Amino acid sequence: MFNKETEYALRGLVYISLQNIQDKRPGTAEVAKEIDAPHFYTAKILQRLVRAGFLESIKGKGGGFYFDPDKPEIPLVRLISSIEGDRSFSGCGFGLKHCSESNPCPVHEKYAPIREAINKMVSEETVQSLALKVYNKKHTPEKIKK
Amino acid sequence: MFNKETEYALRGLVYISLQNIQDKRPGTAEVAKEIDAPHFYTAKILQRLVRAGFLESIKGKGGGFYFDPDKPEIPLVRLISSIEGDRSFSGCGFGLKHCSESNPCPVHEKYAPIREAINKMVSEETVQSLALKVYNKKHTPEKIKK
DNA sequence: TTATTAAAAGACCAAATGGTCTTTTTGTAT
DNA sequence: ATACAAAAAGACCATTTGGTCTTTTAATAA
Repeated sequence: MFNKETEYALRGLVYISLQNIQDKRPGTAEVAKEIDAPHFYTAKILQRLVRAGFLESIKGKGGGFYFDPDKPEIPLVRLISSIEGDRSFSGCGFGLKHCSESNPCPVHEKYAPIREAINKMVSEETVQSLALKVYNKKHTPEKIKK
Repeated sequence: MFNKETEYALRGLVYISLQNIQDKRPGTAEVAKEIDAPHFYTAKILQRLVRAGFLESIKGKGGGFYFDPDKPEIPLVRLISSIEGDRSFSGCGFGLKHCSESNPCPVHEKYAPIREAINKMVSEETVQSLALKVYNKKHTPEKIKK
C-alpha cells in the first residue's frame, strides 16, 4: 500500500512512541531490529523525520529518539503525506482521464466512499494513538480481553 | 494509488474496449494520445498485455488492438495483479510487524472493511464493464441523464 | 510482388526508490 | 579533560520503475 520508506517511518515512530510511554528512548539499532528494517536505512529515515520536526533526538551516551510531549500528536495523514505526497489520498483512485467530481470516470462513484473511509482513518489515527493501542493490548490481562 | 504502468494499462484497455464497441481497432499512437500517456511506453505496455493474453493485436495496414469476444471479461483485479502483484489487495494496509487476523495490528480492524470494499470493487468491475459505462454515458441524451 | 503500414522485440537511458557505509559532530558519563 | 557512545551528514551503490528509440517482423492493400 505504501512505499518502504513510509512503512518503516510509520512502524518506527509507533515503536518509539511505545517505548516513550515506558520512559525509554530507543536508538537506531534497536528500532531497526524491532521493526524488522535495515539498520542504516532506518537511521537515515529517522534523521529525516527529526529534521522534519516530527521527532526529537539526543546524541551521545544514553541518547536516542523521543517525542516532544508538548507537540501535538501526529496524524498518520501528516506523516504519510510528508513522505510520499498525497497521491494515496487525493485524485481519482483509478486515474482515468479527465476524472473529477463534475465529470466522474466510471469507477468514481464506487471509489469515492472508499477513499473517504481511508481519509477519515488516517486523519483520526495518530502515531501516538496507535502506540497506545499496542500498549493497552500488551498490558491487558488475558481474562479481560474481549 | 497504482503505479504508472498499471494506470496506463487500465486506461488503455478501457479505451480499446470502448473503440471495439464501435467496431474500431485503435493502434498504439491513437491509444497513447487518447489516454494521455507516452507513445512508446504505451506501445510497450500493450505488447506485454498481448503476450500475457489479455488482448489481441493485428499487424500491418489496418492493424491495431482488440479484445477477443470469446474470452471472458477481464476483472480489474486480474489486470492489476498481473502487473504489480497483489500487494494492493492483500496483507495489512499499514504493514505493521507480525500483523495477521489472529494477531492484528492496531489499524487492522479499521482497515479490514476498507480493503474488503476495494477487493469487491476490483473483482466485480471489468475492463469491459467500465468501457460500457463510458459508452452509455456518452450516448445518453442530456435530458435523460439523472 | 512490392510498398507501405503497424505491431514486436529489444537495446538503451533516466529518475526514483531502497539501501550501505564511512566520517563527523555532539552529547554524556567518568 | 577525556573516552566513549550515539546521532548527523553525506558519499556511494543497487534495484526498480518509467521512458525512448531503432530495428525487425508480419500483414495488407495496391
